[in-house]
Amino acid sequence: MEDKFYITTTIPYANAPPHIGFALEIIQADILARWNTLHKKKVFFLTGTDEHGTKNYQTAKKQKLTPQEFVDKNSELFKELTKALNISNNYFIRTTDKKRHWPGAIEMWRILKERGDIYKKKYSGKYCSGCERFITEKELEDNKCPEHPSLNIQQIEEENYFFRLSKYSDKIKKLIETNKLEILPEKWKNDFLGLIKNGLTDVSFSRDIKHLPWGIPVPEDKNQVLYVWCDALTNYLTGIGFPNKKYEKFWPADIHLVGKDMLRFHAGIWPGMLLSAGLQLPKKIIVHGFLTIDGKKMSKSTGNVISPLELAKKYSSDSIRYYLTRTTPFGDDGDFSEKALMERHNNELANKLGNLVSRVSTLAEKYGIEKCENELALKNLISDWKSKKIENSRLSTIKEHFKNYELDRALSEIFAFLDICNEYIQKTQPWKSKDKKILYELADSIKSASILLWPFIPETSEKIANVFGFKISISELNNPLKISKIKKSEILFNKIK
RNA sequence: AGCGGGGUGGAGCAGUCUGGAGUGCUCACCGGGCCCAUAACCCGGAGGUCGCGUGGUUCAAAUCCCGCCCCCGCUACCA
Repeated sequence: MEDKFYITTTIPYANAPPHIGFALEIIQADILARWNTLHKKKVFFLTGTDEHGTKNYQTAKKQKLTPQEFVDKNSELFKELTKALNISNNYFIRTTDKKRHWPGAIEMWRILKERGDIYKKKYSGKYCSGCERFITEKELEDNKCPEHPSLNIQQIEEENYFFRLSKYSDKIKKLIETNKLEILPEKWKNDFLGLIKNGLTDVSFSRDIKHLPWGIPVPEDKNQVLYVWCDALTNYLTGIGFPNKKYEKFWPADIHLVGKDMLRFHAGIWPGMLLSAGLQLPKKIIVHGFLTIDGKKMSKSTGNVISPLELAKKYSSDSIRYYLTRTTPFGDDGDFSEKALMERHNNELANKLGNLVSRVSTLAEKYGIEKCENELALKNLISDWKSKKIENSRLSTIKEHFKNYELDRALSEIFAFLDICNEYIQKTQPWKSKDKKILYELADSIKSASILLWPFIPETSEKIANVFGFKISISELNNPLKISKIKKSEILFNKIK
């Protein structure tokens, strides 16, 4: 039984403030991290920002800032987001951090060079003279740079270093096929295997300093800087201390959580680098989808980009966490709409959970609770009443969903139990009977639900734990709630609108 | 073009892999109950030929196979 759990998110490019898609990623990672914390594992959760590259350099120039000032400013916004969303990351890595990141990135280069996997070659790319930088296929619109549509894109060449990724093509393919490197959901594994069926090609690994003046210098070549792969991907190691030996405490990563567009780099280039360097591969790559906004693709040009920082001013972190998780099926795209967020906040968090806690805590304050066997939870959560088996229970289903990373399903299963609690209080009418045992069953059931909900909505769970007096840990599920003086809970979720 | 995803009561979604009465969720609508609670909660009801073929397999298809139509995404350098 492994007792450590290392999870990472991708590190977003610090060229712009965070958008809602990244919020989805850190929330999902946080839920998995907290689920493991709940199980008493030694968790390390890493996120951060990718801060080099021409785009940052150019944008800084436009804003009359030094590149460092510019990325400092944006990186701070990502840090703010982790706080606004109550993210439990253990460290926040920045690729411009010369103490924490640079030595490891340079060391990675050095090792790959030593293996003979880095060589010089002519690189040819699409270049916009307006931006003074290479631009990617993806950025092009009608074969023009969107920012300088009047200019023609040039094909220009420079000499730089390449990484011999092709050498590891077969090995990587085999590792993925045999699930030594697991890609989930499986459709993304198949997607990637289809993509590389003709093999992986070598990748450009550095840039001439003329075209990329903002980056980590290549060891022993002043005219070149590391290109994004060796720089950014290495964060997963430097974030836990590499090249200092202490990184071995958490490496290999248990999970790299990535957006679907990032899969190819994490399943191709990154494993190639690790194989070359003789380091262990991550165990799993979990792929999440994108968010559409009101059913439409999010893009700057249509102006429907949602800022999670703005959203967090209006809604609690738990509402946002709950909504995004509930609305996004594992590995698929989800849709964001503020109307739906508000509805779920009102109907599910306020009416179902909040109101239940409110009425039970009020009654418990008035009439008290008396310890008894909690048949409500026993029947509907802990074990399957009919077969008397734990395997068929709702709790085992929830655990199964977690194991499969189906967070949306785990969440709806927990809420199905809360529905049963609401039915129960309605049917037994403890406000009439003043039955302390019924109230105990309800309070103890709320305890169980709250513990299971902690990874999703930690702030609320902790509030509930205070009201009923229990500890948040998975082992507490089996311990009956201790009797304490219960006071009416504050309103957990105020209705919106 | 290729690859991938989708078309389920008025809206938005699960369910399809592992076939079994159209089951479920969040709303909208109609009727009732409750009065502890955040005008919350509970019960009941109306509403769908599960894109099309009136296709195939099967005792049985939303689910598997075939054909067709429509929507959307991706096609390698950063969610």
